[in-house]
Amino acid sequence: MGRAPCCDKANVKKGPWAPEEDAKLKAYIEEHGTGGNWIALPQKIGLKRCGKSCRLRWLNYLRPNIKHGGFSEEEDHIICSLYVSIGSRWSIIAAQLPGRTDNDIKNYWNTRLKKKLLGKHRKDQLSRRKGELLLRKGRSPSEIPSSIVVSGNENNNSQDPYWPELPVMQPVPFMNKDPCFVNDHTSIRKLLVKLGGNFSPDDNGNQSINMVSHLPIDTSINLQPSPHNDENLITSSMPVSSSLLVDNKYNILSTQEGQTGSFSSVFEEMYYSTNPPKLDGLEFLYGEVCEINTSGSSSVITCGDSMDWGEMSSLMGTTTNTNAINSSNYQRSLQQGVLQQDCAHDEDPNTGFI
DNA sequence: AATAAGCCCAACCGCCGATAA
DNA sequence: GTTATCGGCGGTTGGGCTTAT
Repeated sequence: MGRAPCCDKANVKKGPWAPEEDAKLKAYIEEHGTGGNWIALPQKIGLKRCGKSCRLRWLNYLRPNIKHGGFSEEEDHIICSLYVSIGSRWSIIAAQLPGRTDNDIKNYWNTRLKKKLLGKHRKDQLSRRKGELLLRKGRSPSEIPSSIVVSGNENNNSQDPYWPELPVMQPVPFMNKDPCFVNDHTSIRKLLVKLGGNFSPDDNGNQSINMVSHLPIDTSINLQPSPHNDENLITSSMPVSSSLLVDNKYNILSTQEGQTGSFSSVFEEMYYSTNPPKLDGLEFLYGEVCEINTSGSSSVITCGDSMDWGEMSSLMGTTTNTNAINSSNYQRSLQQGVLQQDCAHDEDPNTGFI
């Protein structure tokens, strides 16, 4: 049996909200709260709207202290950092940015941040590869146009001073098809080294990742497994108590002596030496197949399409793990950890909102 | 000035897990 | 144990706005 609709689709208004509708909804919620029932709310107010639509409108637009647009550099930084570590968990990311909604962040990422990084990356990468290939073809550096940047020693990346110490971060578990680092601790390590992390073997000889970031947020996440989910959670290789990658001791605005460069350049740079996860639209990170044909006096560079996640996974040797974590459950627990904490600190007991 | 193309973002859609009946 | 309902989430869409031609 299909799920019943939450409202009578024929009798609900869709599309942009009128100022009167906003006023009604806002006034009611501010006075009475949601009553814990979004579906019944529009009827109480006399709005011909779906309850879900009311909820969305309130959460994304009407509730107090919402910020729109004007993302700062540090917010960019936080978004990218979290995206790298947890993927498109917009609600979790939004929870770390007061006044921002998941929808806003999602839109910002999809329309601006991603393109910002993508555009710059493509330009630089093309130059970089062209220069490298010219060198491989036996050209001397002096023959290569100065506009072409040839990357330096990629191994010389042990500590990027822009990224200070990083919080204790447990290895991201294997997650089949999940846009996180998949069963590839080398990738994780490379990335986190780029980010300025360091590694130390634990008692079992496994490498744990000590990663302290400078995010100005408090997310000492306790990943205690839900009693409903623990059979699906990692029990052996994945300690359940962990902080994510953030620590409120560190302020994103703080810079250490000698730190240079913008975040975006660092963020980009870290991909050059990392086997990346699928980063929704950042497939370029997998690299492009470029070839230079030097026939006669002209050189032609052709670039193939980026690899997709499946291709990348196979190349990375990703295999099905019998102890595979149910990624959904793991991430949900992660999310719950964040939200529980947030709620404990900030939730309005009447509305349930921060 | 007119049109096309691209961008941005509010809102919708459908799925999922939790929970009440 | 099953089904219905709800809240919440991420992905997608469509229309208005801006920029380029």
